[in-house]
Amino acid sequence: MTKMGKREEIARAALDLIAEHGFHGTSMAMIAERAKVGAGTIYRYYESKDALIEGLFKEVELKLHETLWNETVKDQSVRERFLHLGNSLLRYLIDNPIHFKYLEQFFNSPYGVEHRREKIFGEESKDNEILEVFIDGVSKGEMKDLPIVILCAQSFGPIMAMARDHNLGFFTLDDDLIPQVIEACWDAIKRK
Amino acid sequence: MTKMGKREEIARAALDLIAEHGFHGTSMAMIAERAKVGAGTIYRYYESKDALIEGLFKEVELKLHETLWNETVKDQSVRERFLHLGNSLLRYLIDNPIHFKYLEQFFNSPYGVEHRREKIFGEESKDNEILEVFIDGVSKGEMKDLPIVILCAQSFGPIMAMARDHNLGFFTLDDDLIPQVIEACWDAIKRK
Amino acid sequence: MTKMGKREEIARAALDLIAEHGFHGTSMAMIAERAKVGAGTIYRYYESKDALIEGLFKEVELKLHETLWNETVKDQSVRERFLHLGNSLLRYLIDNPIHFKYLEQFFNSPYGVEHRREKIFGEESKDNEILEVFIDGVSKGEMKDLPIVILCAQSFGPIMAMARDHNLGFFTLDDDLIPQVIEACWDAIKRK
Amino acid sequence: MTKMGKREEIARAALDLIAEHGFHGTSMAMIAERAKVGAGTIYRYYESKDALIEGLFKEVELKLHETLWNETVKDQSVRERFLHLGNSLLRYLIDNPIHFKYLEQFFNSPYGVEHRREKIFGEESKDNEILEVFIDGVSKGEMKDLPIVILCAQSFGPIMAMARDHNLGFFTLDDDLIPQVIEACWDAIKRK
DNA sequence: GATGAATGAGCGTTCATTCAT
DNA sequence: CATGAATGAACGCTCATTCAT
Repeated sequence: MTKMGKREEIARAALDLIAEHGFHGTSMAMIAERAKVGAGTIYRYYESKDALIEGLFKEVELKLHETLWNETVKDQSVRERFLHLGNSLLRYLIDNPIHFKYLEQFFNSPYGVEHRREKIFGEESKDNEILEVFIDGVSKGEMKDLPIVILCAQSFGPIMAMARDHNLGFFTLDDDLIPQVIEACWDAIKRK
Repeated sequence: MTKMGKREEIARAALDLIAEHGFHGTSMAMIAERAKVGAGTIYRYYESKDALIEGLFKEVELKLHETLWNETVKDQSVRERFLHLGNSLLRYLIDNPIHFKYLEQFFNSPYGVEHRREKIFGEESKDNEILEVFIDGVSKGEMKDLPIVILCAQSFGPIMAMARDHNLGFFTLDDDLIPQVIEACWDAIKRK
Repeated sequence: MTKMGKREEIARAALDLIAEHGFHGTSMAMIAERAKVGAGTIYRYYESKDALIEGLFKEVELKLHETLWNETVKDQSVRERFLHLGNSLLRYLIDNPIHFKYLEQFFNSPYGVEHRREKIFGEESKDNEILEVFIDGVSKGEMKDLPIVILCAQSFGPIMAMARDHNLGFFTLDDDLIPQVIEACWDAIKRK
Repeated sequence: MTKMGKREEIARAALDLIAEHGFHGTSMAMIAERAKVGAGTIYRYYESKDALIEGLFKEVELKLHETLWNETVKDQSVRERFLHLGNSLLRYLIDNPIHFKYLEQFFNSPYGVEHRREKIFGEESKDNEILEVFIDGVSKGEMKDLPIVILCAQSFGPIMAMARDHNLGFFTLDDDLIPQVIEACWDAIKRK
């Protein structure tokens, strides 16, 4: 068993439980018990349940970020870079169903909406490597001439939808299908 | 002010509040207050909060169903039928943001997951007019040779995503953009 | 089916339901439904749930009274009269389990306590035929020289206890046993 | 004022209130207020209202058990042992009126009925010292040849009835009367 | 720092009673 | 007379948060 600090124990326990039971189905007491800490201890590391939820998101987001970043091949064509990105993302989501469930919960809540609003309208753009692909794609005329945000929805919408349905067992995405569905995402946004 | 029965008052109040605050953020007391009825009155019309949630879904689903059905043009090509469907759906979702928010909440909850599971694995297929387009599309070789459920995710995933972002004000889908984005959905699933 | 007035329908429905579910387990709505009347109708005949409970007791008490009175043989010895009384009472309680259950509920509630208090300390003694046996028994020296109320407890206590246990199926009182157990009650109070 | 833990405060408050108002007349809020604890605190010690009711019974039963056991004289005659038992029980019930009221409520409820059913039909017989007297009494021919359960009803029925009436103030059982009424109980079940 | 007992506002739900029809 | 829809106070219970140890 890996040695962990209390903060990590709490984060892992919360992530697992929230993925399984949702935000509202997971009480602080459940988290404390699973993390084998006292109920009050959680509040040393997270100011409130809300802060915990937001903190967990940041951790998951960071991990996802690293995955996508590492696997993105910077010098290839827009198409190649998009396909890499899509494949990596979809694989990550079905290989890490707990993170996926968490992200789903998060984006489908007031927390997530606010987060995205800031991402879109705020100055900082940490997702450079993702946005860059779309900016490049549009400016080089390889993607449809639509607002970036729409192109994101067109390509990440189905990826999230498919990851969800795969995780629910509605179908199975295997090594054959994954490239095909990502190719379809590309078809949706590429200039004809 | 339109004259309404108590049931309609309750349904509207619940729909509005749930759209705004989610299932867990909406208490029966809030609904009663908004609908200007006693707390107990809700239980004359809906057996429980769960029954209310499912009942509201049925009402919204029915309304959506009628909208799509009415506008579907049965004798046209697969492509035309798909575009009609997509356009109607997207327009409905952005014209009825409360219904859309409700559907989003519903599908992102155990209720919705179970509902979809039954739709997919169950015998009955009430959504004929929708499924038929995909079945036709695949069998006539006009859509990609992928499982129907994947094709649905590929086309409805982005529609939901875009409706959400439009309603959140992240961008604005107007009469120019709507046909373009639906065309993009078609590009994702059409056989090349 | 016997033709009944609404009052009788309500009384019978309430009696059955209370015997089965207790005072607190029986709602006015249940009674109304069983009696096939509107909920408000009950209040034409009984001022409140409390009044209904007390009214039902009076009806049951009256019926029991008639049974005991009819079968009591006035001119026999104290012992004969007591045995008649005990046998009749025990038989009534096991032949009319619903009435028995109702009486049990009633006496084990604030209503019943107040009722008994009035019976004991009040002027009126409607139960003459019962009390008389004890008064006679004591004055003629055929019963132990104990307060009447104690003699009642000594003889009715076990009768109620046995009727209860018989109705619960803990044992079965048949034509053989009944005279024996009533004889035992007599043994408890008779002068040796 | 005696220093008490919260659990004891809650138990005492609940016992007092239930004795006075019955199970249904006593709300968790009333118990919390009387015990001077928060409403939620009760649930640290008792899982639910039902568990509280059963837990209190176990505590009362245990105390009663110890009292009866301690005073039972093992090597004496059946008659002596029965009289000891009856006297001890009756004295306990009138010395601890709250416990008595609680027991009465308990046995006159589904909890109590189920409890007795298990006692009677179940294998385990924890009440050895009581049952043994009756088993001995019957096998040695000193008690009437009736089912044990009936003999129990014959002797405990009047004891409960008299304790109740004493506690209600209908008469007063003093040191003179108690042995007499217990002797009367013995008369009811002894072989002539 | 770490604990977990204690809190109490708030939850979903019930039901005796009222009153417009 | 009879109805049953409407009420709202009260119920048992939960849980995010606090704080004495």
